[in-house]
Amino acid sequence: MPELPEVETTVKGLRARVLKRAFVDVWSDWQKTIKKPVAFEDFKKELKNKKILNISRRAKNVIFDLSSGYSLLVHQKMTGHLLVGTWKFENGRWLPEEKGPLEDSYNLFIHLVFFLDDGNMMALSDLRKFAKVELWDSKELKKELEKLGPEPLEKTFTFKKFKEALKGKRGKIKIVLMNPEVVSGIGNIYANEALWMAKIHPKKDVSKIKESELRKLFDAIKKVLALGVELGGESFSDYRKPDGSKGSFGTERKVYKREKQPCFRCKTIIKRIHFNGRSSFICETCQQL
DNA sequence: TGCAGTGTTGCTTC
DNA sequence: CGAAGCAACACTGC
Repeated sequence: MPELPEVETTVKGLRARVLKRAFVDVWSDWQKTIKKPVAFEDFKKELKNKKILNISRRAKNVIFDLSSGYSLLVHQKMTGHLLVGTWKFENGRWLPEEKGPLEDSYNLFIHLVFFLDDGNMMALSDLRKFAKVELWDSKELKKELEKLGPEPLEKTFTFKKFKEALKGKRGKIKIVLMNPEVVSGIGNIYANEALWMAKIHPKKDVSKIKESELRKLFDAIKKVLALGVELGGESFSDYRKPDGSKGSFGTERKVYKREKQPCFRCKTIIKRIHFNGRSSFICETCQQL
């Protein structure tokens, strides 16, 4: 799914619905999603009757701390999203029991279902099946997550911290920004948006960016991610909130997926370029190399 | 029909 | 050895 704002939106929605609940059972028709422990029966056994004590986000990971001292980690990757509701299994797939946003076609790729002790279900819908689920010893997971870059929306993420994160990094700024070991949570949408906002070309070499531009980029990252969280993320594709509804960041998107449309600042036609295996969207007037 | 795709890792190549 | 490029994962929608 998704990037920091989408994962944060998911976590908020889950807190309201599944915090303090316990797992009753687990179902899956694509057990490859569960990487740890590999054996599905072991995974099931470890979860059964365990209560969800806390739900948090670190980078693009959703983390459920359980009463057993273990933590369930869900990384939704490209198309995964967690939903809460009730479904019935019919003709080989899960159909929502109620009318409403859960009926959205993107919500029907359910390959993993957690049954909860209040009768609700938490489901992982994942069209491309790239998502991963892992069960960790909570302390070990904490240690593992320290390898990731700083959280850009934390108060402790200062301009100084940002510069430290970039220190010694070489190459194109967009690739560096999207590296999870440099800064957490920035993916293709928000990297494009932040670079446009700061008027920096995505291919600009990190070493060639001036202090003043870096400052603008820092501000832009904070601003665009905070706005994304406020608006519940971006749902132009398959990302949905846990209730199945769409986020509304789309109304604020300035460059991503706006190829051939005019720049909101200067009317230059937005161009799509390709590198690092991804699309970048730029205004060649505002963002120069 | 063919290709792009909100992510990450790991292999290959230079 | 480091950096850059690319495939892999898997499948739908445009």
